[in-house]
Amino acid sequence: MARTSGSHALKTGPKVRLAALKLFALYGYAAVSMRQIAAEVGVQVGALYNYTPDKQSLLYDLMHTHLTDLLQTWRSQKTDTAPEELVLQFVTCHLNYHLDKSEAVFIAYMELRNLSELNFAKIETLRKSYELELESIITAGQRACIFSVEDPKITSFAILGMLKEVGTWFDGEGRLTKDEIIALYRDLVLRMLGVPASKP
Amino acid sequence: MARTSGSHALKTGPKVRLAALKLFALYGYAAVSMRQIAAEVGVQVGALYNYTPDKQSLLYDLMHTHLTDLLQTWRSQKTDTAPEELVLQFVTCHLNYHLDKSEAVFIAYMELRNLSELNFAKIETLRKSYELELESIITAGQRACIFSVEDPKITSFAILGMLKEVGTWFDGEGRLTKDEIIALYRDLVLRMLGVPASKP
DNA sequence: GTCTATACCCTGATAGAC
DNA sequence: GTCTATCAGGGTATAGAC
Repeated sequence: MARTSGSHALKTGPKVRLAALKLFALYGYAAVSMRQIAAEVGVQVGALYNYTPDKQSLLYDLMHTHLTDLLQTWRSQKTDTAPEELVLQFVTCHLNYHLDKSEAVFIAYMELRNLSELNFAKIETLRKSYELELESIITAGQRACIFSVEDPKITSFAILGMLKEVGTWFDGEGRLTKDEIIALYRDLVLRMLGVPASKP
Repeated sequence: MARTSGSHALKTGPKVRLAALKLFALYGYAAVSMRQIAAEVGVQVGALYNYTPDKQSLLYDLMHTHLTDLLQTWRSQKTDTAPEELVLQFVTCHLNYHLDKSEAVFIAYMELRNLSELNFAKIETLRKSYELELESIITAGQRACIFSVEDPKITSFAILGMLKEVGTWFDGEGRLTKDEIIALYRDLVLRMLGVPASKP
């Protein structure tokens, strides 16, 4: 009988990250102790320090992994197409990622102020380059007269803020499926960009 | 010489709340100690407990005060007018409040999970009645065929999420003034609601 | 109302046995 | 790699003097 089923197949290293991910998302970085993480993993406190030099690095690792994963996911999915289609690709990719990996996403939004100064700077760089992905689509569409927005930067912030909110209430058990929600938001984004509604 | 200038005129009670407001907003509830709050106020730790039974009540007081103040502000400002105008009143009132009282607003969004179960339930009730204010405007406008939205509830969440985001980057020193930002968001909200742009 | 002193528990992190 | 034991410090909250 192979012993590869469930989380028991995981070695301690990944289990530490998973436990921290779960607990930080639930209670917040500052409210979670290394002892709690150890208990969740099923080891004693001292053993954690074989896998992370300290608690701060654990937080940084989670946020860094999330952001590079998000960026890489988008950059590998986007195609060379017109801004109108590209922005819809972005919304779909962004929401799929956010709804599937809600814990990592939540931590990345909530725990920025608990990063050390140095770690914060690195994370901010990644975050801004993701923001820029959307903003440059909007600017390109604006130049091509496909979009009609008053302020591309504010519109980009507004769209990202709107999309971020979804993670705070979606739990997969509500009135709407993930795909229905994505369809609604795709429509809202086109409206914000001043794209006339297409009649079927 | 009257000794009523600056914050020195404040009695200790309000100073405790102000210190907690500032520190919770900066570092987060869980990361702030009662000793830090006492130092900010300029008293010793024990003195704080003349003004709050415990740290949890301090957090609850701040959030409760904020939400009742927000609700009361809106309900006293709104007029009996058409949905199209009413929703613009809501956006203006909401953004003015959020940009003026950014610390209390930030705490109310960030520290929900640090409330006790009982306190959380009370705060959630207040928060939902505020959300309902916007949702009912949208529903009314939809029935009157002034708005054209696919899903009033999602649209309401999307608008509140978009507006919430402003507080995370606005600091009064950027490229745009508060009134310019409000104007941009009023326009975005009308677009999301399917109101045709009015030509001047 | 504020102070000092203190009770009691938990914190992150380390050392050394196994 | 994990355990147990331990360190130094800080956490909330209280008691009693002034």
